[in-house]
Amino acid sequence: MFVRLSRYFMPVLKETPGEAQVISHQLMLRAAMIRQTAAGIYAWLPLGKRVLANIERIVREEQDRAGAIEVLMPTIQGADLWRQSGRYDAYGPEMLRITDRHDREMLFSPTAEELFTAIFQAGAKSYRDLPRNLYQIQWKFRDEVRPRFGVLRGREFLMKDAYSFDADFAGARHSYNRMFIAYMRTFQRMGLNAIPMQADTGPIGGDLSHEFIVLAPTGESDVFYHENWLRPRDTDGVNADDAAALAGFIDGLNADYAATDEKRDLAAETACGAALKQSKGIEVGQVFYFGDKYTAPLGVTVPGPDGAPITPLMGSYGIGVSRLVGAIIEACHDDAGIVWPDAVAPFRVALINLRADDGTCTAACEKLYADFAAAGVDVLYDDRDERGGAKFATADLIGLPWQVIVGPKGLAAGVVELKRRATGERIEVPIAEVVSRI
RNA sequence: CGGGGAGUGGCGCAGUCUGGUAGCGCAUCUGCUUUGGGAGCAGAGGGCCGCAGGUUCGAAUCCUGUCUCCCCGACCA
Repeated sequence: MFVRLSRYFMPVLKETPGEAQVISHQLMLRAAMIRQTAAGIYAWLPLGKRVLANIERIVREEQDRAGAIEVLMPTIQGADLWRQSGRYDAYGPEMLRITDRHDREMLFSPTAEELFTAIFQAGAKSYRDLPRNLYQIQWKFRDEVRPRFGVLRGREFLMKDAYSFDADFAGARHSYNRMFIAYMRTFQRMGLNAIPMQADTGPIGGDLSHEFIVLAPTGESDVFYHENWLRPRDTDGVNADDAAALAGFIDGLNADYAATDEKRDLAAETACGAALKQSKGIEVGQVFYFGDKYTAPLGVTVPGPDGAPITPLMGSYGIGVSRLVGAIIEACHDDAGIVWPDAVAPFRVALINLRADDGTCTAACEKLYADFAAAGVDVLYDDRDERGGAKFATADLIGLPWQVIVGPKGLAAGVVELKRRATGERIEVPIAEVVSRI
């Protein structure tokens, strides 16, 4: 996408609003990514929307690659299904309940096990329809008592939720492992080192679960892990279709201790010795196995090969898509602003015209702008009539990976300046080479 | 939900104790000068002080109620 800042909608803030405490929240407000409309509820402005879309895209590609199938469920659901599973009462005031004009009880979905299970039941005719994994990327609502930290803990949030259905435990375990490796790849592509940790299963229930945790001082969870986790893991060579190989790989990963405080294992920590690390972390994903917790009460069965009914065994797999925006900023920023990883940046290049009133500068910028567009490089062209300092500050704040700086001094020598946001490194490059350098 | 804090131009704040008709910085608009890291000068616009009652000659300020937001804790993707 190619945008001129003078025609865009990007109301950045010079000062930090008092409502924001953590750095990602402050930067998202200042960089014009979001605006709060109520406690824990945010409007997404153009820049934030683009980052959200990039994260969504990566999540979707890795889900598809893992064999999951995308659907879209409604946000508003009837109460009946939730009564059958017993969760209508169990979920408590966190569930936002709504009554329609006919006094029917409705709710804004906080998660979707019931609906996915019911939809699967209606469509699955036999054991040949197993295994399947269905997912969606959809807004959820949980009426948190105390929303905080911006999108890290909002009430309305965008989540990828997947649900696997298998005929037996071995199959369910493989489905779980496929999501596990997909999550490793997903977070790596976003520039994050998310550590899978033994986790509590929480109100969803079940007996096998990992949380994927990004280390950050502002995280809400206390986490404990072997220092081996500090280096990223290579997942490229893993064949996710080979159940035994995949299980072996994941067992190898999990041989290094990592647990949230609810699941601490003091014996394992002692074994780590000096390699044991403790810090705070942000949960960006969680995978669960929970067997027939929903299929049994909802009466879901399919005929097996011998005609006898099989009750599918399920797992569910969440990724906090909107939370990831905040988590990435927590992990990727400096004093001047956000430092986007390439894969999620809202634009790849900030094209900075230092003298919008100078015909030579503007002509050179227009040429570069067109060249970037032709090359398919997302560029945000700062064509405003502002001084250089203001443009540099804005570009650093919004954190695009590259800045192309066009000024009269450089143009006189036939060069522009190329700055890498992450390192601050700046080099002079002949105008004709700029596009190919990026 | 327990405890604490705060609502005053778009943003950040002062004024509230000791009532007298609203101010500062930034931002915005106009003009001139400037132009490689958030420019300078001059001028201008913009606020029924969260809302509703009450006390008073007079309320941002005092009283009552109410809504909202933030922080700590408990709780959560």
